[in-house]
Formats: sequence, structure tokens, C-alpha cells
Amino acid sequence: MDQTDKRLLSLLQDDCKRTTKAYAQDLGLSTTAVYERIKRLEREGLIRKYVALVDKQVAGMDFTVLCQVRLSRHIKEYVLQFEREVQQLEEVSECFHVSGDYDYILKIHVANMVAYRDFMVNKLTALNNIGSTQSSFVISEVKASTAISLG
Amino acid sequence: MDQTDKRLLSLLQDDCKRTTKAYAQDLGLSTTAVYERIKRLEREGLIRKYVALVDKQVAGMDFTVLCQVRLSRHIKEYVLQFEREVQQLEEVSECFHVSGDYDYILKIHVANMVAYRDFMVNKLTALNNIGSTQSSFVISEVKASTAISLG
DNA sequence: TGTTTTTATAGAATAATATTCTATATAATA
DNA sequence: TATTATATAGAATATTATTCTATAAAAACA
Repeated sequence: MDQTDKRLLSLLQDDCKRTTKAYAQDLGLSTTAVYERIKRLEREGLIRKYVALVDKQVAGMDFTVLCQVRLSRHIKEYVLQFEREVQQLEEVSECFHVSGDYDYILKIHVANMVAYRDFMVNKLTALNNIGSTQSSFVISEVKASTAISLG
Repeated sequence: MDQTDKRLLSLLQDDCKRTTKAYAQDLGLSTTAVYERIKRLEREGLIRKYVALVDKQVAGMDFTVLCQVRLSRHIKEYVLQFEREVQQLEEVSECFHVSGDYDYILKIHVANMVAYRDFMVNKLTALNNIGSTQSSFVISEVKASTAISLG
């Protein structure tokens, strides 16, 4: 991966629907050169997928919560069960197993507080093995990017 | 927004690089019908952008940290300064202003622990007005989606 | 209820773009 | 030095997006 690849990945992480020609002009290359680079980046797995990003506010799903979760038991079987079940919850877009006081941090998107309460009562805390939770409500998104800086 | 729009958005959030014809077949519509729907969803702002997602592990940037930050002073001027500066930090992909014990939660992507220490010492805590921080290191990504469920 | 208007759709025609092909030049390797 | 692999450019082709025309269904209206 050279500097041109990094610049190209940066462009693609910002907008993947431009024409090859447009990227080529930005990079000072021919369309074929850019085309081959993109195909290589896809082949090597650097580019994982191409997705559309939905505007949460316009979609009316802009109530975001970061919820820390502690399990009551850390037996392998129960841990795996929790991880399997949390993946199935459509309100949960992200779930990280983390170090520290709590075991997991979840990112949750719902319509409003009523929906969040419903989610917590009927879905999350209804799961087996949940010890305790602590919710941090998102007041504003200061930065929200899906791009990874490659230096 | 009807059920077809929701199904279409779900498909686009999973893969935005298929042909209109492919979505049309999944939805049981003509390519024109799907084309017009996509253009409308873009026009209405439901689709915010199209991006490539980079594989952090393949890119060698798979050391992820969720860092809680408390400011020392909550004077408007300082708060806005922090928010402006944190947006400029390339290692920070997300920053949420949240309720609770801490003021902000940041998602940080770096190569490894050494790089993280460097980031903390020379960039984050070098910012004016940082009170205290608490880092949660990501052990594993149980779920990592950019899609919003529209019910 | 009948009429008009709007909206969503399909299929065909066209325009734009992606993809492949051929040829060169450059860099890496033996 | 000769040889192989790799990256590139430009042209040719294939695929896909986009536009156009026409219909049908749904909504608004008298």
C-alpha cells in the first residue's frame, strides 16, 4: 500500500459513488490505473464493503444511547449466548467487548425515549445473564465518521 | 416511506454497489421503479452518503479504544473549542456528547498500544480543558454495523 | 359518483460509465 | 544484462445508469 492507495482509500471512504474518472483526476492517474487499484484493494480485503449511510434524524431514529453492560456470570457458555443474542437485536448497531468496569459497550438507535425504555425492559434486560447496565444518552454527535485514518 | 423503501434502504445499507436491476429483482419491481425510489431517497436526505468501509485489521489499524472524557470547565467557549479540536484528530472517528458521569465518549482507532499512548499523551490530553479520561480497550467487536434498523 | 390530477410503474431508447484489451514503460529479479 | 513482473495509458467493448414515452393505479376534487 503506497501513498496513492491511501489517498484513494480516503476518497472512497468519503464517497464511493463517484466515477473512476473523477478519482483519477484527483490522483493524477488514468482511469485504468485507478480501476486496477480499486480492484486490488477489494481483492486484498482492504475494502470490506460499500454501504449507504442513512440520516438518522431524517429517518426519525435519532435517539442514540451508549449502554454499558455487565454480565452476572462470566462462564464461557453464557458469554457466548449473550453475544449471539445481542447480535440479533436490531436496535443494537454496535457491541464491543471491552476492558474495564463493564464487560460490553453497546450503541443503540431508537426513535425516542419511550422506544428506548421498551427496548431496555423487553429486549436487553430480558436477556439471560445481564448483571447491570448504565446508559449514556447522546446529547449531540460532535463527530460521526466511518472512515479510518491510514496516516 | 413505505415498506418497499425500508426494504430498499436495508439492501443499500448492506451493499450499495449492486446494480439497480439486482435490487429490482429482490424487490419484485422494474429497474425504473427502483431507480426513481433511490433518487427520491437521496433527494429527501434519507440516504446521506455512500462510503467504502475499510477493514481495520487488514489495514493494521485494529486497536480500538472507547475513551470517556470529562472537561475541567464547562464554559461555552471552552466546550466549543474542545469540540472543534477533537474533530481535527484523525484517530478519533466518533465523538458523542453524552449524559452521565463523563461529558464525551470518543471512539479511537490506532495501530497498537504504543500508538495509543502517543495519541493520549501528545494529542488528546494535550488539548486545553481536558479534566480526566477513562479508556475502555476493545477486546473484540461482537457487532459492528453502520446500518440503522427502520423497523 | 364521475372527473381530473398526481404518482408509481414498466419497457424501450439513449447516454454514461465500467471493464477489458493492447501496448509501453518502469521497476524488480535472476 | 536479460528477464520477468507490475503499473500505467489509451482505445475498444460491454454493462449499467439515466432518460423518455406510455399506462395504470391512487389520490384530490367538483
